[in-house]
Amino acid sequence: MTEGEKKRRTPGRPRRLDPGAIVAAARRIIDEEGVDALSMRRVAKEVGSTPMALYHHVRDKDELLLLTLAGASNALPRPPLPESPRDRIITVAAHMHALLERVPWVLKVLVRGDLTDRQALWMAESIIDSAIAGGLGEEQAVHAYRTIWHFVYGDLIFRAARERRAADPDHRPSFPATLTEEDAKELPRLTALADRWEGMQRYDIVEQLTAVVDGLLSRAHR
Amino acid sequence: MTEGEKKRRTPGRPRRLDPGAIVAAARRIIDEEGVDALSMRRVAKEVGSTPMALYHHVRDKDELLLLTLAGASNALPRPPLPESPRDRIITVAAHMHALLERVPWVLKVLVRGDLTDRQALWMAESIIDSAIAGGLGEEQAVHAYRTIWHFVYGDLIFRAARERRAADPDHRPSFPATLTEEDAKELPRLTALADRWEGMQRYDIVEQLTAVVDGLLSRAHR
DNA sequence: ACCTGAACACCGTTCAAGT
DNA sequence: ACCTGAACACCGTTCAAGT
Repeated sequence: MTEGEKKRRTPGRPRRLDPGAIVAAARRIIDEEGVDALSMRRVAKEVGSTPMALYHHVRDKDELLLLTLAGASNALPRPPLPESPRDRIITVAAHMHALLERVPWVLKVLVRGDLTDRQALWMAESIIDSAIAGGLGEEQAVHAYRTIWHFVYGDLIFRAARERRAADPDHRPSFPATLTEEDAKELPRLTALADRWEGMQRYDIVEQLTAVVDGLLSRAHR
Repeated sequence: MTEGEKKRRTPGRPRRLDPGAIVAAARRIIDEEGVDALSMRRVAKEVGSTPMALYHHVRDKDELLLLTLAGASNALPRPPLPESPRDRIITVAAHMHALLERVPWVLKVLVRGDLTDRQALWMAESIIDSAIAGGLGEEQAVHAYRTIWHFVYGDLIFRAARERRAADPDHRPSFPATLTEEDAKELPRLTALADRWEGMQRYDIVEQLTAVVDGLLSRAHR
């Protein structure tokens, strides 16, 4: 327990509530019952305290969520990085995707803070560095990184939504069901694809990432 | 007022509440005060009724939101479509982006229902059709559409988040501020970019879309 | 069929007070 | 400095009853 020499604190009252315990409780609730189950009151009960005591350790609910996320970036071991810049970008992007797929509830939080957890920065570094090695300018490389990140994020959001929908027995019918006959003329492709539509929605993320990365790298000043 | 011959309804009580008025009220609230201000109670007050009366016309709050979205797809005139499949995809994707940028609050709702508003389907049709014309197989074309859509979605989410952050005076400091000296070795690129980082975050959506589309079309079996 | 009132089971957060 | 209790100002939704 030598995690940073406690700096002699005695003035004031001894702390009853451990910030670590608060975060741990929050993480447990989320893991077991989903983000929607997380409330300040619920966390307080879990740690045997009152809702308001928590506000002494975290600014608000958002900050608690952000703290809960920290460390999730280590859930998977870092993948070995290939030589070629192109493959390196694809590998890291796929890793980012795999990492976040395990904790889909962070997506809501992430949007407020970007992926700037200290443990996650190596991914941005690696992608940007590889993009430059692949021939992009600095600004282009940053834009490429953001494009990849936005795509990964969008993919994950819809992935999670699809799973939620699948779990929900009486979900609203969507697209193919709502096509009428008059639509057929205006929407021939969609009409033709209607019965195969559902099965076609899933793609291989690495395949799509590869296409995106190739497109981005094709902008290199050659 | 000949919008679909009222089908002689008399049995039961005459309706006091107009479904159209409910949706209109919801839209007004959202436009003026943001999605977060929308509540069933608030809408009820606006139309001079009780919260529970609303449940007679919409299944739940989600459905009300979805209804509010319908029609937003017509906010912008359809752009003229270029000849080349590639340019057609880019044009339509950019239109999709521009459309949704005006109503960022729909993003939350959209994830539950996909972009399947009747008025929005022509965009999917057009992109998929163009992708096939560009040489992709049917399934590839659908995947390309989804990839574009996920990217556009992710981009919009972060765009909205950045604006919210900019509006909030005391927002938490993120990435460049949190870099320490020891990070410099592990994260040389990010360190070097740190002071130019903020200014580099904005990209031209059409430029990035072009790269993505080119990447996707490069998968055509030639 | 359509609408109401009361109630259930919650929220996040502020504020004044206690130790 | 740290924690508590009560309160504020809300939520979405169910349920039983009214017209």
